[in-house]
Amino acid sequence: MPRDRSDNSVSLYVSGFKDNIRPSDLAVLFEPHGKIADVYIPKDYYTGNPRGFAYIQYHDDEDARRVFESGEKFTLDGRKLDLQYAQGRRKSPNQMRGGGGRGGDRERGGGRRRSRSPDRYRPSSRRYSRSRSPSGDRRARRRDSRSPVRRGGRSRSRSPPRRRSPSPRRRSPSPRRRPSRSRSPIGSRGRSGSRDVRRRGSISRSPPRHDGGGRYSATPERERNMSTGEQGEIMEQGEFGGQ
DNA sequence: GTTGAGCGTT
Repeated sequence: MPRDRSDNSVSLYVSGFKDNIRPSDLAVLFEPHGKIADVYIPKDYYTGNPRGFAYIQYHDDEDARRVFESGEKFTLDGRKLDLQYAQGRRKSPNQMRGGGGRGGDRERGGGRRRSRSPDRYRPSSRRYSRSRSPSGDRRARRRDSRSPVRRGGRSRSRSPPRRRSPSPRRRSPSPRRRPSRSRSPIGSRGRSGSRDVRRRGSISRSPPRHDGGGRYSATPERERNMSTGEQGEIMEQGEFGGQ
């Protein structure tokens, strides 16, 4: 949401690192220089392969400028990182779909924007507050109160290729009552969707793993675990059943 | 607090 044209959001474009690098590594490198607001490593939406560059977003633009003007060369994994200013602003998925980016030629056609990112990294509040309904009138809410976009059911065409785990874990013998997520759009479409929806020629590539993209959130308490050599996963896949 | 599919290498 471009609130202002004077977007001073000075992001640092970093490239030159290996593909197996992590945003946390970059964050560690740039953190001492200033407060890191966010570190993002774009990956292919469909293939999920890292594209080889990253964006360092400082909390203050001055920090970014200082780092850049300082001319310091950062080295990660024995490779020089090419520091640079971010040229354009963030590219929204819509932009790419419309052919705004280089990935625009991927697919074309009307796409619907998702309200929420399914793979968005949740810092800590992983559980959703269910007490939203004042006095248990959650059942009183009819589905007709839903957004009218539900018509057609073709909107999932633009949905990211999310794939379930290759090995479906068997159902637990003692199914603990899990917090039913009201009605998730996923479950709804899986049941109500046509069966021949799976067109095998279209999606052949490996779906992205939705590990949160390549985003690093400043959580100093968690990164201390990565010092033991074992690659500390800052983000834990805290899906309910993993599914 | 914003999105995450933001410039890729001779």
